[in-house]
Amino acid sequence: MAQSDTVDRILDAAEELFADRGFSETSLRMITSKAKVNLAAVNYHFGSKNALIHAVFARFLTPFSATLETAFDELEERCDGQPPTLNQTLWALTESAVRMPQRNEKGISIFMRLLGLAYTQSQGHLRKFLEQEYGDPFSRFMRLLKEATPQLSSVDRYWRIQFMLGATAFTMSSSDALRDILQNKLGVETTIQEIAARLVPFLAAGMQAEDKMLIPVPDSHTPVA
Amino acid sequence: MAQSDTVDRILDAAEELFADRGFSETSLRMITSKAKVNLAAVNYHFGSKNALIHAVFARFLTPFSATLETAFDELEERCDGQPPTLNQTLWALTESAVRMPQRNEKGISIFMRLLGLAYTQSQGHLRKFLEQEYGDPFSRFMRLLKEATPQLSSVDRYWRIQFMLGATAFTMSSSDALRDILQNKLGVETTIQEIAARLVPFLAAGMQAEDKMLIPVPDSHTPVA
DNA sequence: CAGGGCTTCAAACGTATGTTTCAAACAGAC
DNA sequence: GTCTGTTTGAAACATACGTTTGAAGCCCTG
Repeated sequence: MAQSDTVDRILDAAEELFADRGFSETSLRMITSKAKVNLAAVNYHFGSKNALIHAVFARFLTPFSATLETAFDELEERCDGQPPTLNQTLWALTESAVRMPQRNEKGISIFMRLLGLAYTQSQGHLRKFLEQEYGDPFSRFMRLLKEATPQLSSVDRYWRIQFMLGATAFTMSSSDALRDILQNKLGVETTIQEIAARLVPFLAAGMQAEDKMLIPVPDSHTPVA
Repeated sequence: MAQSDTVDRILDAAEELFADRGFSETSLRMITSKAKVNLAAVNYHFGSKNALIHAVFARFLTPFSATLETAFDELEERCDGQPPTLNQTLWALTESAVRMPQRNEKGISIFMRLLGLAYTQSQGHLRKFLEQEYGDPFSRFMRLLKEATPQLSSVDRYWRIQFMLGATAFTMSSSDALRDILQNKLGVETTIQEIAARLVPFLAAGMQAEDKMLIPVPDSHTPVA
């Protein structure tokens, strides 16, 4: 069928261009010429450029949030009443992301960058769309974080969650540039899984840092109960 | 004198609008009307929109990098040959930022957001400008970080520095929205100093996390060895 | 007060954008 | 084959943008 072919080609091209250049910096003409479709096809199939942006996110986020919900379900069931630990919660999220079926070799990294852009490049319509459409799994993640860090005050936890989001979104949003630098300068291949494997311990350690630290921290915290 | 008045009003308006909306999303007409100057004034005084963006960064970054250099000088002198610790290095940076003379009540947070945008919103010209103009103090900071974390492999250190940059830039770049939420929901005033006081321990703990933290996630997928 | 270098101003220029139009091409049902 | 609804195509539309222009205004020196 011709339609879904055109629609998918537009989504593929848009996803990649948005990730590379941002939303405002990507024109419909770039998208349609990369997708080898007519300019009018975007407005015909999606209605507007903003609606196309939403569709790009929905194509990934809808199955992802379903995967995430079941991962949280399994986790809570496995914990049998007890709240999951911080590490378990973070890994549930990470694994859900990594296990998503990947459309191409660029895989999930493109989409991580898009999420980072969505948060940073605060396009009003996009944030509203994401909150409205995918607010529930996000709230659930927040609740799990809260239960996993009962020792933190609300204010401390609030800020540390922001720091975690920042490290994640920013790292992911720096596209493949970071990985390229690493490959060229140190000759190291780096997959998204390996980045995640480094990021999660960093986040967990920061999240559980001793408060009001003024002196170099001894390597004493062993968070996993 | 009229000139510096116009130039400063343009810089003030541009700084705030860029921070609020991003670079591409801010038009010269928005800037000039907010600054109450003629549209042509930007091209007259700065030459182009890109040059205006550079000027906005230079106005803050030039005195800041000078302050930072002396802070590092003092720190290294105080340590008398021994490499400064991670906490000392982070605090030297943080204090230099916080102590910068602030133009208005929004203070440094606007500029932090601009730095975050500069990194994320990959405007080629901007990154080139920043690297060329302010690469030296950045390299020095990186060198200090390396000496403060000799236990880390190059690859680990590389990624953890990215995580730190991310948490910092992202948090700062979330403008006053985060602080507003906090004030409304929890009724807490939060200054930039208090955020920094929470951020630095988080970063230091993450930076010094035990490597290859074991994961409580069951079956399959063990993180990199 | 006359001249000349800055600075401001209103207006216009050329270009790129998102969107719309409407005819042509196509698909499947009868 | 013919008809009907859907999809594509080339072209145009209106608008917003960064930039340029050239005249007017300003301020200081002589």
